Amino acid sequence: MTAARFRAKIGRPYERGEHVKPEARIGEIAKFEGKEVTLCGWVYNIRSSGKIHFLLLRDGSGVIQCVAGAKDVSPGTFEAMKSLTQESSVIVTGSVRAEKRAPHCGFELTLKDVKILQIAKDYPISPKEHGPAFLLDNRHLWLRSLRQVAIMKVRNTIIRAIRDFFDQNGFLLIDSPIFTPAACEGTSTLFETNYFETKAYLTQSGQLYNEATAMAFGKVYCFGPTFRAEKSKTRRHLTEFWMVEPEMAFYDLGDTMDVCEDFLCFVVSRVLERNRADLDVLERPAGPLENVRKPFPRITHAEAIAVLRKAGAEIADNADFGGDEETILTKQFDRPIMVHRYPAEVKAFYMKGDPADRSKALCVDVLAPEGYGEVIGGGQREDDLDTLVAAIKKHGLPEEAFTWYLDLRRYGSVPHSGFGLGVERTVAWLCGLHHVRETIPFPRMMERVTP
RNA sequence: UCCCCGGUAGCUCAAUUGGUAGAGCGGCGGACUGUUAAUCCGUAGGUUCGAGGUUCAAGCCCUCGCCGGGGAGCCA
Repeated sequence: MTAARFRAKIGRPYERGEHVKPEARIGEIAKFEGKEVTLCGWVYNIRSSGKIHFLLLRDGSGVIQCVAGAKDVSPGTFEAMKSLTQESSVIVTGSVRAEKRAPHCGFELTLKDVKILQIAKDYPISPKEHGPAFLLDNRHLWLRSLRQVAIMKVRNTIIRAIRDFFDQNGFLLIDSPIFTPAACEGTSTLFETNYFETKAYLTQSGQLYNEATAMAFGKVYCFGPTFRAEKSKTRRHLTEFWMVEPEMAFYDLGDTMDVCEDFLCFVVSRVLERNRADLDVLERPAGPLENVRKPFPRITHAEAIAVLRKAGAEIADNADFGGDEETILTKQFDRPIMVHRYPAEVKAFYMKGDPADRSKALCVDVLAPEGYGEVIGGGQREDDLDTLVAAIKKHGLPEEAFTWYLDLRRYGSVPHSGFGLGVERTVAWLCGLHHVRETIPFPRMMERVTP
């Protein structure tokens, strides 16, 4: 449309530089019942019966139906509204009233005026169905949809709850570096970067650094992005994801399991408290989340193997669990389960051996229910210098890269433990999502780094 | 890295055993005073992922490649 034609169609054109601050947000529209308000937002959908327009407006906090009869607004504005399209940006003024017939929020706005900021031409995401590839290509726009907004709100609550939990329990936030000189664990593949004349790698865990800061401050946690270059293509994997990792000096495995339990209960209850409406949008039943209460079942790896065999799975005594095994296992319980004391051979070099059985590691995985799998991995760290040196050699790792880490065992070594929680897997679980790619604003996967 | 599935209009998909490429939605034009993914009428829109091959004839069959999805391993 030409500018001249656009102006001709509009009753009251929006003048550049004319600033209108929103008086209200849709999410709190109930406070304005009976009053006239100005709302700023985007057209979610528009329907018309010729002499009456129904405009669904969204502003990120909610959606409200706005109604304009032919006599409610000026003839020019009424005519201009016919040009509105999905995602056009508008500033509307009208009076708020409760309306049972209105979808979404139970209130409706009788319009008095509409200012059009910009007409969106051919918005690619229609209200109909789309495939995942198309939606991911349009992630920058997909984020506007009600579902995606609801997920991001739950994510926000989870992140806030994580920080509040540790803050309220005497932990110090002390972040670990993103650039690291070498493998933390030696198992995962790392992203390599040019670091001036040498190489550096993107971190796959802040844990080793946490062990240093725990010796300085007692109880610490780091919270930031983590990178794994593994060529994983599953619903549980991203190459860039967020992880929170607490580390506690003088805590043993049992103490750490207590923290896991309290921590998860805190996060889940916070979401239930603040995001009921978002869970409804996502059609996520709250029932299974309300079951997330202490105590969580604690079973050893050996007991888990027995449970799996009883359920018909074929699995070796010293095997780690795959996705299928995790699903079988978690479906036996109505809340997260803590599986501890895995065979030492399948775990990282820094895991402390169980004094009662050296072939077992003092570690714990927390498996979310409903088949969501491992959301937490953690355990007690080896605190004896000689044992740790031997473990590094046994895993074929370069000892010289760990001199600083070994210093922690030379100068006042103490029992200590910690764990890591994957934010995206937690969001997927609490939101009841099929895939973690919807849980982060711009997902990074093996075959995708755009937008 | 391995296994499976797929790529047709802007999107979601259809197209009989190889025989004239279609629908819904979205777009555009029009009608309609309570719509609920509104409805109704009209209309435009295609290098069927790419290259090669078989055939009178290929969206369909064959080969190679590219891209995507799901899963395995590994992991949070």
